[in-house]
Amino acid sequence: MKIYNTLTRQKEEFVPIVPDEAKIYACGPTVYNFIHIGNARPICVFDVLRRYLEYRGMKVTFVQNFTDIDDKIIRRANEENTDYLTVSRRYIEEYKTDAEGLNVRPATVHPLATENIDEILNIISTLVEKGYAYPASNGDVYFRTLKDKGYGKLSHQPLDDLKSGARIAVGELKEDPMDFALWKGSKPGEPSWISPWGKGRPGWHIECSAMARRFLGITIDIHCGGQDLIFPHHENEIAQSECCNGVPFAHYWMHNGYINIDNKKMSKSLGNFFTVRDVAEKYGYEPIRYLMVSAHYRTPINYSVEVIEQCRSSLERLYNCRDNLEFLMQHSLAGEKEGEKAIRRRLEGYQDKFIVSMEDDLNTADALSSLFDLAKDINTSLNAETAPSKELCSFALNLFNELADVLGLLYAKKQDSADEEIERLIAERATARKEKNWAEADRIRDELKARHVVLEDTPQGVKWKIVE
RNA sequence: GGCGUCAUAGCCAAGUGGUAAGGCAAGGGUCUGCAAAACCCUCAUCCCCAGUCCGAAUCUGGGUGACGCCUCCA
Repeated sequence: MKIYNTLTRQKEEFVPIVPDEAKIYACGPTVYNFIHIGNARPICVFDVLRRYLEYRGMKVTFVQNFTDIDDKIIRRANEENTDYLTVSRRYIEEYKTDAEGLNVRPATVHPLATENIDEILNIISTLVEKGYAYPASNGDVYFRTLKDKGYGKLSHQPLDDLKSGARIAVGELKEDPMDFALWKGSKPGEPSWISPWGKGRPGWHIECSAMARRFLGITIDIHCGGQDLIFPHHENEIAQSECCNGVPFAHYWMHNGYINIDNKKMSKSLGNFFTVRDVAEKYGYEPIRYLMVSAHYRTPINYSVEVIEQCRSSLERLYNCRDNLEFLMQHSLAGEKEGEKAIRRRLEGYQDKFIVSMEDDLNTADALSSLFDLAKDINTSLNAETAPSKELCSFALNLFNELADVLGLLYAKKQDSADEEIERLIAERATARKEKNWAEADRIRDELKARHVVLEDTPQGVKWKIVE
């Protein structure tokens, strides 16, 4: 598989450290609020990465942290007159609700910054010993950026330009403006932990270095996150980890593009963001997931109501295909027929094409088109007229589900049975139809529709489904 | 200022040298008692200009426009 590596700015063949195993670290959310749809993108996209690698037979260890101590969490807690723990634990739960709604599988490990203070302190200590970090008199410990010769290699920024943007904030005691905090000395009223440099709390960047090392080792295969994390967060992670461990931190760096609103970056500071929860309540979760895989992960996506509605309509086509196929299979006969082998081979061709797309830096948009091509072929060659065997139906259904599952789509629970009232109405309508009492039949159909039950008359009988 | 991204039909979106995938929407048709679903048909020459090439949406140069990072942010 080829992966675009931010480090080298080109697509590279993915070669894992251990054959058939992938160690992946993804920067998770800071849990001080509901996640917005911008947050949903890396979550969905890198879930697809994981699913695809596993689909190809790799053993994937996927670590995604929760930043559960940070300025914004503390501020939020103060606003609500509560503590950071209450805030962070609440939004971790809300995150899980949204992640499940988006069909994102839980990571192998979801470590918390506050539960890895020891590892954080270990790394800081090593950095101080090696001269890459220094404690200041205010209790802060800073990373000595100028000592790291590789600094800037991920963001590809000339050091001089980084310097010009760097600032020393009020209260900081840095040797150089580019230095950044590994440890923040305790301030009154803030949560703190004991360290060799006095009470304090970890800086933002160090936690990822610590959790990556603890759960994945000193060198990992893939590190991923949003493009806006390239600098300073990921640049700083590299500096910390590599200066501490003396080996490359991550072989591949993957960064997803933004979700824009009206062609503007959606951000907390601009306040133009939609939470996943808000969108899901109106349109459901799955159109959001569809939106994320409908474009290549590195291109920007412009969110709008029109687009999310289109996503929903597109999903309907896929669901219809599967529903029709399942219905057909229930009414099919066992015994593979002449010529069905050729159909199998043709259907497998879509799978091949799907894989080729995914191999090319996770081209989900192109892969998705193969799924639609497969749907079209199934609709055309497996239907009431062609009366395929149960075996062929089953084969096609499995293939279809398999590919959809790599993208994490088509996960809505199916309504398995209608209640008695609905069954009765359907039977009554059948009688009316037999008597050619169309007015009555249509009346019942309308009544059911009002109850969100949509009927289809097929050669094998009445098919129904529940709609929103 | 430094670094970088993008510009393909009404909308979304693939395609990185060989003559424009896929989806949504729209129009016409088949099927249906009528529907629904499905199927068939119709629907772009790829922001502009110049260049390289037998051949360019794809490469080069120059424009125009939109956006991002350099500061908390997926």
